[in-house]
Amino acid sequence: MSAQSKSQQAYRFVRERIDDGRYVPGYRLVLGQIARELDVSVVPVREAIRRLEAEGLVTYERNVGAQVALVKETEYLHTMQTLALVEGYATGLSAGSLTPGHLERAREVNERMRRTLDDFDPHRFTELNLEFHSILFETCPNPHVLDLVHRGWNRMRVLRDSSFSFVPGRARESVEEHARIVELIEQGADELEIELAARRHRTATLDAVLAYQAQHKPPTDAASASAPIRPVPEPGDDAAASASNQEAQTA
Amino acid sequence: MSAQSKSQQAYRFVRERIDDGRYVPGYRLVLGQIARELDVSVVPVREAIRRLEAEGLVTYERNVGAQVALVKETEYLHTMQTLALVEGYATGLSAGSLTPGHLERAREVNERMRRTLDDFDPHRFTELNLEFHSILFETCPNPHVLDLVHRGWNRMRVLRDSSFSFVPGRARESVEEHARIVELIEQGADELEIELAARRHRTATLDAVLAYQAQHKPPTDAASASAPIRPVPEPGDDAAASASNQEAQTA
DNA sequence: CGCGACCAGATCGTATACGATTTCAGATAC
DNA sequence: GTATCTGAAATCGTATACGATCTGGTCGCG
Repeated sequence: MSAQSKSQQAYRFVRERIDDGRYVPGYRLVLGQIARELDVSVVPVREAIRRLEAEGLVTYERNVGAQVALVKETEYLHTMQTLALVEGYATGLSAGSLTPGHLERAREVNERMRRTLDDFDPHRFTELNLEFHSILFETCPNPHVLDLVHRGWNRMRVLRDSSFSFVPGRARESVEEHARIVELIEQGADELEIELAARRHRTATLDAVLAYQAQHKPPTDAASASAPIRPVPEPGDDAAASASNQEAQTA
Repeated sequence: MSAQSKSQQAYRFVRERIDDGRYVPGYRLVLGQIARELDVSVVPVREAIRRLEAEGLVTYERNVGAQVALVKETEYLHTMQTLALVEGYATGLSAGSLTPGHLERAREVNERMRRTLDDFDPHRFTELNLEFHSILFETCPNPHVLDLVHRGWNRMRVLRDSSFSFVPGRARESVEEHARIVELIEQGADELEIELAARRHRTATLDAVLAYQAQHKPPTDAASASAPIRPVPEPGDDAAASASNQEAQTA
């Protein structure tokens, strides 16, 4: 019957809601409640939540429960920075194996992006942006790196529907930089050069966002945006995957 | 009573065994059996296994079970390459915030490594190597990147007790490169320069291993040498976390 | 002798049940 | 009015139970 297990069902169910924003950061995920909605027992739901935890989409506290991961202001920065790193590298690694056909498609997508500039739709633009970059990094031969890129994108999706909605001029610049990157690849530029170009492209978006934010809410003090819920940076002792790696690190 | 939950107990139990090699790649992980050994029920064990799966340490097949992840030859290459990327970056990011004290400690550890060269102990050397690099990247302000570095190291630990046991001359070179990196940092070199130096350092180890292997089993055929680097991007079908990200990628 | 049906044991997937822990409202003392 | 205590409700953690699925081997048939 069910081609997929109930834990997978639960995973998708929750994941979907996090992705499209129905479950906002901080939203409390109650096992029993989700289980009832799906008409399954709590056991598979637990498993799904744990998986989401390992992916960093939700945080978990023993005997307390799970909630959609909150993002501190710095979280956005760090995710974006990491994405710049891995996506840049993936693009560099892919460059060699891209066919003229790939580049053609990339150009075509970028053109579509350019055309949306006048009648700007942030969501649409972000979609095309992903499509563009996907063409350039999907042939990356290192599956680990590729996986990290995907995770980065997914994480970004949760953080902001679109960075571009926040920074007016950035979209146009972005399109120009895209063109430049495609050109570099076409010329058979050095892998490292391509990598760094792709990295800077993303870093530039990040900088633009930060600059824009700084400019548009400087009157309040620095602590302003910090308070959603959790003030104390609790030592992630036992819970998530991230912490688990520390353990073995004692030397 | 128990300061930690049983799933965590189970997680550590299995993790430990994978790390130290008692569970070799391919080893079959049977829920019931592990549960009996720990004197708990299967439920927490399941959770632990799923977590290990999300970390890529075990593979799982529905209705069949889990086994310690097998490593194809290319797996080593990809992991090492990824580690080179993130560790290099982390080192670059940390450089700015390292105190003279840090550098002093790094030098001291490197000296210890140098002294072990005569009476070479691969395991010990690898330990010191981790300690050395840890000093240089632990102050990395981006927790995501730092986490990736830790994961990379942990993964390496599973793949090879030590790369150095395979390549005679490499250890000595490694020590020299360490000295060079510390020097760069001390001189306040550019972040990017430091990053790339650290990256090359690791890439060099990788190359050395590959060259050594190629040289020591070349009689087979030409394919052996080229095999490591293969573009064929196998479609990561369904199983693990990696796949989970693809789904949302449709576009 | 080879091949496919069939059966039994092993193992997984999930439901249900219940004790343990946390949270929070309301009462009480100061 | 504020702080602290208390108990019930909510929720989590795990054990147990049982049906579903897979695996491996045996038997019968061609």
